[in-house]
Amino acid sequence: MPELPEVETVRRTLEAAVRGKHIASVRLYRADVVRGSDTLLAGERIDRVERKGKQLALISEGGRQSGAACRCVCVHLGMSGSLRVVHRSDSDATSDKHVHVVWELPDGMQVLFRDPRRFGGVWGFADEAELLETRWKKLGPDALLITPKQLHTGLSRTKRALKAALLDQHLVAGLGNIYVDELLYATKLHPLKPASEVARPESQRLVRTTRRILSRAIKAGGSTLRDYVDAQGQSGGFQTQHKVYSRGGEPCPSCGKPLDTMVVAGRTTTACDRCQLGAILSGER
DNA sequence: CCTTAATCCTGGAAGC
DNA sequence: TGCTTCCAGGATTAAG
Repeated sequence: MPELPEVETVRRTLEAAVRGKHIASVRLYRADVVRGSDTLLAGERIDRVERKGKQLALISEGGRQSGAACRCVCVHLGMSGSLRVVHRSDSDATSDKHVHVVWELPDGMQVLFRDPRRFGGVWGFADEAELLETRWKKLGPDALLITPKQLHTGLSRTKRALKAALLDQHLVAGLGNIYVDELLYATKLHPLKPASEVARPESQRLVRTTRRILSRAIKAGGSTLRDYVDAQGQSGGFQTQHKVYSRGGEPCPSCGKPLDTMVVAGRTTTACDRCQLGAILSGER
């Protein structure tokens, strides 16, 4: 479900609600969604909530403490995950079989990790440094921070389809099926164009357009297709601004030709083969 | 290297 | 109404 704009929206709404609060206890309803330390910040104060790509981290700077402490929890929402801040009086955490982890905050507030499909997960680390040196080290630069040079270098090293490369979190972190289709349409680049044939000015355009689209999506609170909500339970509004995602067969907003649907990198892909086809040809010689 | 398919799961929507 | 089939925002793995 959640790509960078949705995860950033969760980060902001979550941080606003939990920053500076102590975690009294942690309840684990499904231990198999947790990897690494299962202490999960118990007894710690949440100082910051960080994001890289589609992943979040709840971080306690911590004071002096024993070496076994867990001061950093990484959360990946996968397809159907959510992090919500609720009051225990109106939460059904114990009866909802999809709530897997509950962090108890002061005054009856709780943070719930809910994930019906369980493609997401929770990872406990000693501290932020350990997360950065291990799990997050494998991620490419964040999609909002990557430079044209970094992107161009990454793309130039692979012959895969451009869309497949942009979906690869090792190359650039944060893009998923929705925003890649929107990005490629906005830049008039075809999803099947070989990544290594993307020219420097096109990389520049990709970076500029990525920042523009993701920023607008964040401003709208992300895209809600079915069940995405932020930490306060609010839906996003950017889905009404999608130009191509999930619009196969509808007329291209630019030229009117019906949008084409295909499968690229195993994902349903929508593009305008008139507006975006030229980009394949221009790069091929 | 590269791509594709299968896999992890649940639930909503569409088809009959 | 009910049953079946397909599909989904992600990411890894095995197979070809």
